[in-house]
Amino acid sequence: MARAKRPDVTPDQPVCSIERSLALLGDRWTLLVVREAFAGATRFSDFRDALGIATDLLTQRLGSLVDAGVMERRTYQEPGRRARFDYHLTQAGRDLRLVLGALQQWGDRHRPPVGGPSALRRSRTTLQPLDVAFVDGGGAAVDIADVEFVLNDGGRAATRAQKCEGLPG
Amino acid sequence: MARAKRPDVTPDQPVCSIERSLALLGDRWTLLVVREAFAGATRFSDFRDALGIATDLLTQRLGSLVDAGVMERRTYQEPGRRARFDYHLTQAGRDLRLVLGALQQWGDRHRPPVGGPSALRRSRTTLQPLDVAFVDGGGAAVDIADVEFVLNDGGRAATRAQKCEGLPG
DNA sequence: CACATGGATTGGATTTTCCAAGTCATGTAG
DNA sequence: CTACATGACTTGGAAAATCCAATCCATGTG
Repeated sequence: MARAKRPDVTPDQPVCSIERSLALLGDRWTLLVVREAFAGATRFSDFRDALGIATDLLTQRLGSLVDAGVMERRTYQEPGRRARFDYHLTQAGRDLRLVLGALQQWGDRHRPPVGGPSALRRSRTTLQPLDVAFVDGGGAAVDIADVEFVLNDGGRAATRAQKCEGLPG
Repeated sequence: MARAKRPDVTPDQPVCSIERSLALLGDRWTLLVVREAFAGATRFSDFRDALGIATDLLTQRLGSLVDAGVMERRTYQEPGRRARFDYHLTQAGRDLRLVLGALQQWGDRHRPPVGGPSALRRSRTTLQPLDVAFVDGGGAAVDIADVEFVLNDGGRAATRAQKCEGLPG
């Protein structure tokens, strides 16, 4: 009865989507790099200066984000300068807004800063403040306590996949 | 012009809610421990066996989750057994469903598994499949491209807080 | 009293992160 | 043409986190 392997060493992809996401995003820096990209950072030095991340790690993190299709590396050239690279979010990267939004909302509610939420999410067009929530097919929010996670494959999945299931809380 | 401090060593709390959340959740194991809790794990051995995590780390992660108010440690006693502890999600922990849901949805869409999504989110009462989305005050979903992050304090915040802002993508 | 059990704790090897210094190709200045 | 500046990395070694196996510890039962 061998124990389950740890997520980052599993030879084949983990079955659980949460694990696959965390294999890329679940460390101290990667989501902060993405956040900086949302805030407008594109160049190596933008990320380095904003985050204070070690440059070897930044090279590695940007590389893994590019490999994963979350960012893309483009060549740019300012007049009188040699060609350089900068980094831009792809659609996959832009979709991480939801993950960052969920983390931000959770932090605001459950790890409150000294002076109330320092930032909020809002609609560009209506300027209404926005929350992150579960929504049904019609785009209407549902109560979080009414949400459950279930398997999608009629029970075919290996025991490992069961780990995505259930919500007794 | 000193560099910004790195998040986990910053003496006072980071201004950004995303950073505060990641300071607790942004490692390889913590969110997987929370996922197991959603899947019904309560005892030390449940988490250890499901995740294959080293026991010293599990002790530490459960402890930091309890300290942060995400889980609570309860005493239980089976008949003819001595008293033991188990771990249950608090409301703060249950609210992490949104973060896990966002990660799962992103993984399903952008790091697709071999055979389609292995799990989905649905309503307990209507059984409709659910998405994670941004919603306005009336509980209606808004297009993710229409979302921007803004400061909430009239520009009073330190430069560091600017890092939560902006959404050029 | 010997032993089993769940829940940790400990010691040491391995891996990751941190930090400062160095490299490398291309620019401009003299 | 040589000297130097610049941005974007590499590299080397120290510090910290992680992994793993073995051990501990209190309280059950036989």
